[in-house]
Amino acid sequence: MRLSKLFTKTSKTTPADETAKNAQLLIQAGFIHKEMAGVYSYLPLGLMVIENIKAIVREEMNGIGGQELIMSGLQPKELWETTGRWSDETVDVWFKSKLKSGAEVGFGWTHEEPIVETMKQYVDSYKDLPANVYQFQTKLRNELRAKSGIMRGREFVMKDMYSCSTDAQQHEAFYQATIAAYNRVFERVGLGIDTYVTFASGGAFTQFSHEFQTICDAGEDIIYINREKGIALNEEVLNDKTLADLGVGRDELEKVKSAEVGNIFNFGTQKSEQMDFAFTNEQGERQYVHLGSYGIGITRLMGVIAEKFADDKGLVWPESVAPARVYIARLGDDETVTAEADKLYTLLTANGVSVLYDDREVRPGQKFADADLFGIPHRIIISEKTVAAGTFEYKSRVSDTAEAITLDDVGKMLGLSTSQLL
RNA sequence: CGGGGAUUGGCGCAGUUGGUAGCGCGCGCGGUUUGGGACCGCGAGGUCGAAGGUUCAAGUCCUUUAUCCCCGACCA
Repeated sequence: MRLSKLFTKTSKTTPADETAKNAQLLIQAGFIHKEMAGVYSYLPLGLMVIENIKAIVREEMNGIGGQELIMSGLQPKELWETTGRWSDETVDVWFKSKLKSGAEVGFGWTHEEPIVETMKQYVDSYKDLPANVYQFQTKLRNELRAKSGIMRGREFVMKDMYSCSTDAQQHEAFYQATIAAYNRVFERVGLGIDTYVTFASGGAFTQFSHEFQTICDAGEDIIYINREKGIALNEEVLNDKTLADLGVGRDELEKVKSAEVGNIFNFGTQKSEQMDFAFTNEQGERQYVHLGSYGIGITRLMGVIAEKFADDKGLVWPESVAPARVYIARLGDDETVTAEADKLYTLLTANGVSVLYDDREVRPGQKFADADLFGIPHRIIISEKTVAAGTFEYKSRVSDTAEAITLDDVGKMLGLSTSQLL
């Protein structure tokens, strides 16, 4: 993308009505736009990050047999009454409205009931199971208080997956596969080392549920971790019995602030029974489906990544989710320089490398400052000096020093073959 | 929902004891510049979140209200 064509602009100042680092930087860099408290729009650069995260999650979900769909945003009242969750006393985050006819509808804050209703129509036999579906959906929750920028909003993008299994064993296999897939997701977005599968209270069916917690000062959770053993537990299950079960002593645990980036649980057959979601087994008997629910907060994940890696100059994106892998800045408007910069931009783009090309008629200092603020991993400068030397000037976002490199070096760095550079 | 703070051009801010608004950035035009957010000149842009009140006079005082931020509570 050519920056001269991008409608968003960066700002020299951070917005006064945000204190969360993620929101300050994302707004300053033009990645997001605040509509109201807890509600943000995603502008081109921000959307690219979202889409990159989604692509990784999608790959991993497909890899364990997830099938993607998109559920509706509007949900009928009657559906939620079958499980007793329409009431505002039971669920206090509902946004509700009415159709012209007077029928009441809710805006989806989760899709558990609707997905069961949908799956009921297609699952009749044990031969139809397991069936695992997921979606990327904007959830609407009327939170009493939004906070922490995009980390806790009233409107946010979530990947939610639901598993339908014949029995506890089939369910458990998928549950474990999901834990592994989630670990790969967090590894790939750069948070692997600081993200822990965390034991949390499990409800009626299992001793524990599992949260995926990323160590983050801006998070709103407190967890207890043991880095060596890779064990983490939520405050709510921190008791002698749990500690004994997990084989870890209380004095071996470190208390840290964290952000919940994922959460998975086992519903057993409770919801299936409430909603009469059943199949016929091999013996011709009717049985209730075992359900599981698995979420990853996509926009929260983006916020956590922004928070964790940012430095005093701005955002710092891991290459896997950055809006572009390479930032090319041309200095000055010399014809040869422009031609060389255009050439590199075209070459990289043609080979599938995402590039933010700063072809604006602004001074060098502004280009450097914006490159840092945007947080693009690789910065390549093309100027009269570099053209004369037949090299490019390269600097990593996380490095303080620049170096002269050749086109071959650029190719190697980006994983391009020699033939691709011709 | 309880407590605290805030609201003044697009953004960030200043406005002393009430006397009818100012700075920086940004923006437009002209010129000089061009390797870490350049400089000079000219110019456009607000009636001070909203409503009501006190006063000869309100951005400054009073009341109500809306919105935003923070702490807490809440978060299947």
